[in-house]
Amino acid sequence: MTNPKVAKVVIGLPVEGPFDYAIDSSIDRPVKAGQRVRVLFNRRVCVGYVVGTASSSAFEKLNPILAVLECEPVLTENDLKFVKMFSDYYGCSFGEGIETFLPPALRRKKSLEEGIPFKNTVRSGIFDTKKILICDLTRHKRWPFIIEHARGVVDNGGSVIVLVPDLSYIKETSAALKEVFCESAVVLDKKLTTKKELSQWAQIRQGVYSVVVGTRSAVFAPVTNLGLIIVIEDDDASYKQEQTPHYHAVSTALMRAQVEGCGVMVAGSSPSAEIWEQARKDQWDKMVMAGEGHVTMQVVDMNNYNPGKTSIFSFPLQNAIKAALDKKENVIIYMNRRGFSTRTSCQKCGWTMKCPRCNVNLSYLYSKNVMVCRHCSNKQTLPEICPGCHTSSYLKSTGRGVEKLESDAARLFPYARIHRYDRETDVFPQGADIVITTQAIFRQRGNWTASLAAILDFDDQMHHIDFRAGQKAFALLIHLRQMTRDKMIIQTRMPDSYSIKTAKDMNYDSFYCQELKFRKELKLPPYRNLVELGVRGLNEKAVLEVSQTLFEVLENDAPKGMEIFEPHAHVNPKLRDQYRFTILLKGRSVESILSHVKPILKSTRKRNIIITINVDP
DNA sequence: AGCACGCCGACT
DNA sequence: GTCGGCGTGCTC
Repeated sequence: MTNPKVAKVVIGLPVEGPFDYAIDSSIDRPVKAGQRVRVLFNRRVCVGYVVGTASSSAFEKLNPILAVLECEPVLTENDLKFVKMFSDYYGCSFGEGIETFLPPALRRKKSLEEGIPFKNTVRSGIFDTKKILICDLTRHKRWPFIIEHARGVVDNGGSVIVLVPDLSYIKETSAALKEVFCESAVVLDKKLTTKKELSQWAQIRQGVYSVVVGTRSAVFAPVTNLGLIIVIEDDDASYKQEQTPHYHAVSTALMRAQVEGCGVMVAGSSPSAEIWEQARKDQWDKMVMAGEGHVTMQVVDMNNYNPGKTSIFSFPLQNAIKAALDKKENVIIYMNRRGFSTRTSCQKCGWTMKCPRCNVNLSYLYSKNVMVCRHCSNKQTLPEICPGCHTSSYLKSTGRGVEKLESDAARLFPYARIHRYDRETDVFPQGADIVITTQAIFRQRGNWTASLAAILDFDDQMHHIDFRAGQKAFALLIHLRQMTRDKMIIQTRMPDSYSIKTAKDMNYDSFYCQELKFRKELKLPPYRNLVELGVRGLNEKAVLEVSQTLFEVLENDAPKGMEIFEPHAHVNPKLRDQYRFTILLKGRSVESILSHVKPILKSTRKRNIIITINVDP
């Protein structure tokens, strides 16, 4: 076989390639797919990635490859196949996909001559491609099954990737795995120095570790002989990347498993409806382990309460708290709003304190005496005199956050030790009688539990304009239940919600049956696919105009069966000074939506306006 | 993305 | 006259 003369190269930019480059005789290393090369692209020197070779090119005047950055490819053939599939699905270029796969240090021009040996020890193992869904309320019963399967793969010479939602799961996960796999298990740490990160990456590539644990991006761990991917709590929102490419680590894991021909195990206490349906359709092995079930759930119908007149603590809740305190038991009060108030405005002219960059109401943090933006964390001091009318000095705070709740509770239960635990709190108040908390409580994933747990703002979870609201509410109840020993109280104006009823009976089948029925009726995922186009820029009018014309062009010859929704303000319409609009497309497959969208986007480019693709938002 | 080219209006 | 805004097209 003669050496190829032409290399097909892609670049980490939003341009499709590949581009042909000449392999001159000055290149002393063999050029192979998966290698990083230095090339001149559009008059600039940058890093390119070889995705193939050829003996000739249709282009006459080729630029030469300037250098080959390392002997052994940084991507294997399977990696390339997987990244190609990933890029096509998420609507980014092949090159951008490769840069998502590689650690940041390898995306830059750094030549690795000083030498990290990327020896690709290819031992092709044949692994079970079985897919398993474990639905485990307790989070403990799953571990013997996880260990058993991982053990089987490792004993067979394979390696395992374990995905966890965030740092709070790393401890229990790595503890359980290191006990069995000892030094051959490694935790990916994003806070490593560039050098350490690179050497860890190379070690994984060389097969030093057989079990790799990490968050979202660990789905790209360059392991050899991948035999199994384990996903913990697949419904957690942090599996979705909020920057482009907007990938979802669980869908990405399934693609990788398909390319590698390996198994997948999803273990969670509230699996996403999407995974539940996929497990049914593709006949995964399914294991449902509902909890021991000593926890009772009491629903308090708040339709009978006037929150203005009575306390936000309903009478049944007050009684339950009193009873718990009398028995020297502890209590969690959950409300997912930090700060003291959610709106501060002038009583005279109605002027309201808003974040100048994000245009949302600022929350007042009593503990720090500042106004804070919940999106960009921009802090401001509370003005002495209303900047609206320059006369009134009384800015009134309304809307209840956990800090306000803390003072309410102190009034009702003066003898209790009451502590607040939110994003600002460093140390968990282990010995408190009453812990008043936001979703920050879920960072506290130890064995700590409370006798009584109450949710005060359940309806706020349900009222989000989010088709996953029911799923999220169900998950919230399940997760809070895991921290409860005896009783839960849910204050709500929708006591008949199926999320509550099914969580109360611990009836997984019933929840997913109703959730999926709702999704099917409204033609929502997993029965349809969504793609969200984001249009953003500093000039609000220009952003709106581009959104409108883009919508019209998309609408113009939309394929049959595709729905396109009018541009609307993003959930967070102004972020970091940029105005944001979105256009939602619904279709029978992501591929069909993207093939309609991509050519149109190519021709609607506008200065100072950025259009992004978010598949499965 | 980033850059060159080319086309218009409004300044010395 | 020319400086500079911005739409258009291209990158092997």
